[in-house]
Amino acid sequence: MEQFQGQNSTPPSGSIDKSRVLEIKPLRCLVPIFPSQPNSTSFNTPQGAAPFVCSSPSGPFPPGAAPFYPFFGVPGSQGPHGHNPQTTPSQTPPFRFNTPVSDAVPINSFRAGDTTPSRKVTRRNAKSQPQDGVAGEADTDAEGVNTRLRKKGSMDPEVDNILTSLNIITLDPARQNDGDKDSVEYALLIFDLLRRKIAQIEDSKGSSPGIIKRPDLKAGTILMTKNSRTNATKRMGSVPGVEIGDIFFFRFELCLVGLHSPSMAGIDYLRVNLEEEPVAVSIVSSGGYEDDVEDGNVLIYSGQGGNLNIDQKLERGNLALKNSLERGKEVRVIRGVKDVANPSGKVYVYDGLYKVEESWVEKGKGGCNVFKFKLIRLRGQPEAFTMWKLIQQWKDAISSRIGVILPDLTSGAESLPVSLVNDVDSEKGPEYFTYVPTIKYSKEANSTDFSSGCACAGGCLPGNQNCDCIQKNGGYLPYVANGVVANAGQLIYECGPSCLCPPNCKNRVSQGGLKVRLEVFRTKDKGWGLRSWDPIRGGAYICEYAGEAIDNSNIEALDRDMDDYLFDATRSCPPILPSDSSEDMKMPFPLAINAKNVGNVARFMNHSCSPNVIWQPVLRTNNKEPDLHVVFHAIRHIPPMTELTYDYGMLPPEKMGRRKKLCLCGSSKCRGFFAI
DNA sequence: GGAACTCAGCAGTAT
DNA sequence: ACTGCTGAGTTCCAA
Repeated sequence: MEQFQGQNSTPPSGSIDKSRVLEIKPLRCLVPIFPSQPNSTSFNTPQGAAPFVCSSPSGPFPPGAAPFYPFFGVPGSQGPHGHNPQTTPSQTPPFRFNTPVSDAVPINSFRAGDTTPSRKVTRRNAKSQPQDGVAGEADTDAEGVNTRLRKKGSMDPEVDNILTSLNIITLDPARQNDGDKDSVEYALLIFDLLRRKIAQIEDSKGSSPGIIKRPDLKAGTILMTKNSRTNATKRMGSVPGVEIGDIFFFRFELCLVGLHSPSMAGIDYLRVNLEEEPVAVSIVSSGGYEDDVEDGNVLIYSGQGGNLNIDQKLERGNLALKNSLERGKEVRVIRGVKDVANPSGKVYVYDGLYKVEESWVEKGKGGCNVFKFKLIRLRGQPEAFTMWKLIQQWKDAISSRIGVILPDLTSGAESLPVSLVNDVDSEKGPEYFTYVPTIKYSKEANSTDFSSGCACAGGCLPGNQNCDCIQKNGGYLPYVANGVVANAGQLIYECGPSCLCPPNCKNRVSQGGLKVRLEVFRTKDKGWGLRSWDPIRGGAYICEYAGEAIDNSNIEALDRDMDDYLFDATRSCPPILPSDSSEDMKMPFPLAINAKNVGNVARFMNHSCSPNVIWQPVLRTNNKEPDLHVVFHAIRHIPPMTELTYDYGMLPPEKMGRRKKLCLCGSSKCRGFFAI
């Protein structure tokens, strides 16, 4: 399938992808300067006479030189709609590049049903060709029937068991059609839990070459048939319960929360009534952002359909976007950006509402017509995509981050730096402590796990039932792709020093150090807190709780100063799913960690009654010493710069006593206090 | 190590 | 019936 991927972009002001632009317009050109500003000297040559100036097509432009179509607007009289709201007469470029008029074609002349051969015909022709064959079509039909049958249930007993254990709720019809924060959170949570469990089962069946597993599609289909979706009524404008800046890792997630319905197509549209043609409601731009110097409030979007050899047509999504332009309707924009943690994957950022400002037609790589739409972000919306660009600048040069106290408070102890930032008050930093990346056992704990470990020399493979470590985890590898934990809140048996598998074994996720770029920052009212510059997948490993392991029985005797930095693993916290009735987490031996004097980033994570992080115990196979760790995983996808919080939990009433603290989390589900 | 290629996949729309 | 800015796996190529 030949798409026009990557052609949508924020118009760059620095570099530009030459291969994509050269055939449309010269990349750099000599723009004559007219003496519009007699005193202007900045672009003069040493000799004083500067008949020409070198300028990138996207600027910046010296005084008197003009940006040129198509990068900054269709020349007024050539525009499809006769006027350009952004270009008033006084702003009209004083000079227009001598563009062949034929390039600025009125978009209406591309209406479907014109002279160009229809794609439908083309496809039928292709089907009738020998290589596709009649037998192939019959197989497809049979497969199609199977697919429809499969929709009735998962057709996999193990997946059915999961469905039972997850106790998926079919949302009431009102919330299926019009959601809220809770229904959106629920739909996303249940999708990801189901997806991860299906992935775990599929992985355990081993891989057969050529067969591509799509746990995302399986989970999505199940939830669609069970009506565990929300905002199913298509609408224009914002979607209840979905906030600007929310992130997604699968297209199906956009569908389940009503942000963007099609599972693949980039343009979603809606026919308000039968008399009117449809208008666009949302678009997904999967362009990536190589040339990101621009402010991020502009998007040049390529239309759908067509390919290297076939013109795009003004129908479906393309027509809807043109209608949105003409009627001044707002369009939701979801931007796809490369996932730093998984370069082959994408993160989708909901970037709020835009308006289509203009449209035109360009020749694509193969010389065929491609529609282009310029969208401008509505003002007054919270930052989203622009924040991502800002963070990239911080990564390139930490000095550009305002309020940095220390570029790396770990002094190199972690694989990634952790910056210390205060842009709120004059506090110079937290009390002194020694940074260690992992837990320190000072004396023998009552470890009961002295097994010798697995013998998987090439790394533990999901499906290998002879692997001791997989057996300890109930026959499954506890992690799925991207180091995401399959089950939240259970004891994980990781490979350890006694195992023969290499350090990159898939069952050593918590041993690879930090994977996301973290920042300790000054909160407004809770002292110091922790957040990430990178997006975090639901279930992804964040960090462990480092500090000095202490005997749980001595906790009550500890100095009260320790309280703020104490992790007591006997605390219980509510399950992620309200419907989850599984028993309390099993700890191999009692454990508490004191991070007052010695610790890592985890000591800065605050409590919340609506947390986005959960802890779980990890026992590494080690026949010499206790090797129990407390690690943190994301409960759901966490956008950059969102404070990371976990539920400190509760103690039995008789133990709460002095270890009860007033809660400041501000969540609607706040219990009022928590245990320390 | 990453870009290019390959292919099964499914919801929604149009017919 | 038909479409598409998927997503994961494989292959290939430039270092």
